[in-house]
Amino acid sequence: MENLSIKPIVPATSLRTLAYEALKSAITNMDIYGAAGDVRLDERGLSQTLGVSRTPIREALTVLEQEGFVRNEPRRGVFVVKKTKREIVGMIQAWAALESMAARLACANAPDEDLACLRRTFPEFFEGQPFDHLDEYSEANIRFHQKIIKLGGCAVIQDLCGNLLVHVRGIRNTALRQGERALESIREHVRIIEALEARDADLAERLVREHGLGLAAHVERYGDHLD
Amino acid sequence: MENLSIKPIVPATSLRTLAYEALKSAITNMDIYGAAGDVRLDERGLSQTLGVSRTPIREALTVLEQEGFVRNEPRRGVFVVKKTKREIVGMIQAWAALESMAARLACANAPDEDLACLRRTFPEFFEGQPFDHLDEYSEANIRFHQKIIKLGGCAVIQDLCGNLLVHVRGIRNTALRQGERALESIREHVRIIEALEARDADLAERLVREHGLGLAAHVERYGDHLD
DNA sequence: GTCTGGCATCTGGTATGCCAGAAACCAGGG
DNA sequence: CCCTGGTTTCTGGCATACCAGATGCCAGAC
Repeated sequence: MENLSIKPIVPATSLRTLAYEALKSAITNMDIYGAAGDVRLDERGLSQTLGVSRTPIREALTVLEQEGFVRNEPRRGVFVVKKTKREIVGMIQAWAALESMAARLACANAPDEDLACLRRTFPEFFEGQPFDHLDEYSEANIRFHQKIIKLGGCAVIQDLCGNLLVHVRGIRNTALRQGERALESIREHVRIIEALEARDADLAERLVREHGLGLAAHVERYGDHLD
Repeated sequence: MENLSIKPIVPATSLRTLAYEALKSAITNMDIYGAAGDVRLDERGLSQTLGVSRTPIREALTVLEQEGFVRNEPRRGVFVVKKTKREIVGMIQAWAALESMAARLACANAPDEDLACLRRTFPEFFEGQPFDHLDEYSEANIRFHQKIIKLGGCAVIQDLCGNLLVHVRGIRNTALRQGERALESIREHVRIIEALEARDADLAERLVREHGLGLAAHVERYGDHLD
């Protein structure tokens, strides 16, 4: 009986979840700022396209509205939210706050081996010249920040940052391509890793915060295309 | 025509919103930890009690699930979430992160008059002996923190903290009643106000963070009744 | 040509019905 | 008495029908 290796069967993801994922990926992948007017999502149209009834669509849209991806005008329709520069900056600031706290908590609580493996996990940061494959680096960049947040060990912070990340992901990538930010960014990452390894909570927190706020300031200066 | 003073009419709050508010207040006001087993919310029962159909109830429950107040087990029912000590501590840590960032931003951006009015808005903090009316003080306490968050001027941080606050409100009140926390708390508030007035961003941030993390540590030590 | 008011139509909000999965219950065998 | 299998009942997931508000169009007045 023991070696039958029965695993719990999948609860067959609900249509609502499927609709949510489909819509979310559609929204995050589209170029919101390319379209001139507002982008409206038609419930009946979506229901027909996805082949399900309006009910799960509506529930998915409710969640997306909660998360700030769409806005619902009663009797008018639901529209994809175009985030303003100010909102993006605010998200990055909130993110900086949470990630710097995660860095502090990591210094206090993360096990030694987890801190030690940072350096091994991101060898790119110590090799210089990532410009030949900026896309890869951009991915490593995001993984790095998620790793720090995870090391903090606080599930609430991880959740909140997860939501913020989806909103800001695109921005972060484009910001990297402007000026010398990529090089600066890497240097800052290295210093953050060193601070974590030394378990210097104050320093790690400060570096992470300044790194995040630097991005916020950058968007504040050069992000006028968002409005 | 100009002096008719026509104001936009109210869009007659949707049933979904009404159901949401009813359920949320019911959940936050109930004593979750008194009940032994899980508390289940029956869709049909709620629908009959509130006098609306199941649809708005379901949509309200979806939002509440997003916000972490209820948990939905497919085909089983939706249950009121009992937060563990660990989760509460995590929320307070996240809150501390966000509020300390708000304090920093307030030092940088808030207008002088807003910072100056802090001292006037919370005279209780400068008078000592608030123990005769601990409930009032507890309210002032919460208003104080919300004020700081508002002074930060970051809408994202305000939103996130708003959600966290509802979850933690009860805890904060009971924590005040344990030991000498109220007196300490007031002293810390005064120092925070002074730092803000001096626009000392580093100090204000640190004080707010330590104030919040102090509460987290307190719950960590004495919050075993939550599990 | 422009403006206005009514009408056709579309869209989201709500109510309801049906179905499958889950729990509770019950009867029969050991 | 316990265990087991089936059956009943209940619950939530989904589909659909209907209603009211919003929009757009068009005819008629000027």
